[in-house]
Amino acid sequence: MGLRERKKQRTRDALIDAALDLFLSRGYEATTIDQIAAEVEVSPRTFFRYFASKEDVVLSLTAGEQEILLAELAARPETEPPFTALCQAVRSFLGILREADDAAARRYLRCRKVVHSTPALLGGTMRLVKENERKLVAEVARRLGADPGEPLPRFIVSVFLGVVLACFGEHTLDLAALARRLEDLLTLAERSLRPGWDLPVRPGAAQPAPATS
Amino acid sequence: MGLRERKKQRTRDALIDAALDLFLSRGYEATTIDQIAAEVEVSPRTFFRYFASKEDVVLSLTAGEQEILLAELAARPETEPPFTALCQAVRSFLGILREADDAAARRYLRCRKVVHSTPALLGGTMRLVKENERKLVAEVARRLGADPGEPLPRFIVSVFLGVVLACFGEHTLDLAALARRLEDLLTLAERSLRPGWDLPVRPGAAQPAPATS
DNA sequence: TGTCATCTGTCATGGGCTGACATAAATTGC
DNA sequence: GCAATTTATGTCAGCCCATGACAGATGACA
Repeated sequence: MGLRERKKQRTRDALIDAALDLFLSRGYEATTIDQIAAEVEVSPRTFFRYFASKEDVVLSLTAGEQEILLAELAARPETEPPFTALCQAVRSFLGILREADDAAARRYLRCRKVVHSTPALLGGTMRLVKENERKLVAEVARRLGADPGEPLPRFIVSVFLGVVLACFGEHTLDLAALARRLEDLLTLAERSLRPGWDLPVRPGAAQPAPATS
Repeated sequence: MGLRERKKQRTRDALIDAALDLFLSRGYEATTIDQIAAEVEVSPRTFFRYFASKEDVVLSLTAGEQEILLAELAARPETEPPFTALCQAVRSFLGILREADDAAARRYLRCRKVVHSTPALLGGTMRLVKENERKLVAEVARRLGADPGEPLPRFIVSVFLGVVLACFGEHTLDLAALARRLEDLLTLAERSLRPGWDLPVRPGAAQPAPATS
């Protein structure tokens, strides 16, 4: 990797860290782009060459998170029931976070703290989640051999996201507490739902033919 | 009601209708406050005396919607299981919409169309829903005689909101199609969940003592 | 080293949003 | 009715976010 690439990455990380610092100390709205740029000693214009908007500094992390979840779901075996696969995918995500670089994990938690304490950012996060939801529904539908417009795939993803957001929407200080709360709610979900609820009603269609597209 | 009040209400409605017109024809981002204000023949400054922000024109309707849902839930009998009460509350909401003034119903549907086609507004809407979610959880917890922090009330509301958003997040042209889709998903939910899943695990605590506070 | 691509800073602009102040209108009390 | 008070509106000025255009600086590569 060339010098240019490394410099860019350093500037980007510096902007994120400076922004998170300011957001946490003065608040999101009270922080201006000029202040963030001054902290990193770049021009305000440069800020917008790294991030599309002020909220994008924080949301870019969430977007990456959503991509990982989708990738982990795609990596689950085809034979796994959809809801189980979703649960395993989010567990994998937490595992990745646990094994990640300390600075990255710290950034993630601080980012979540800012999001949680700023209504505007919460809205932006939900927008990203909603966009990813469509992809999750599509993947679940594919696994079920169903159409993405049908109620079942949508319902499965709804229940899953409901549980996940119920955890991630909390003030969470550390990953361990987050994981514990997640397991609590997933256990509750499994206790509450009938066995086989996330499989097609017809047992004959339980072996979905992989789409050739 | 005095003349002043009536004039205010007329200006407010005119601003909403003009904004929706422009948002639907030119798009949300492409529409400026100046254009909306010019359409109603008021100064741009006056716009902000009626609405806190550009998105607030649309979101104020959603906020009212959330309040109605909460009120309808509070009006359900205490003996009803929580999830049933939530389902009945959203059915009541649709009923209110059906019986409402034509202009109001038209505004609601056009508003939803704009929200659905504008990511930024979708985020704002989700923010409002999230804020209302806390109140719903609190009410469900009260009915269960549980603490709002416990997993069960949260899970119940999650499943409910998941279903509702799965419906309201669709392109819906008319109220009938919306109601049909809602019933589809609620039926699916009831088929998927174990009987009594939304009641406390201890049968002895099934008769929650109404909080005296 | 010299050329090229890319990054960065400066400047200018538009649009969202807010505060301050003056004007016009409606409401209230006489 | 008429004055006094309250409230809505318009005008002006300004901050901040965001974007386009252009020029200068810096790393990449032959």
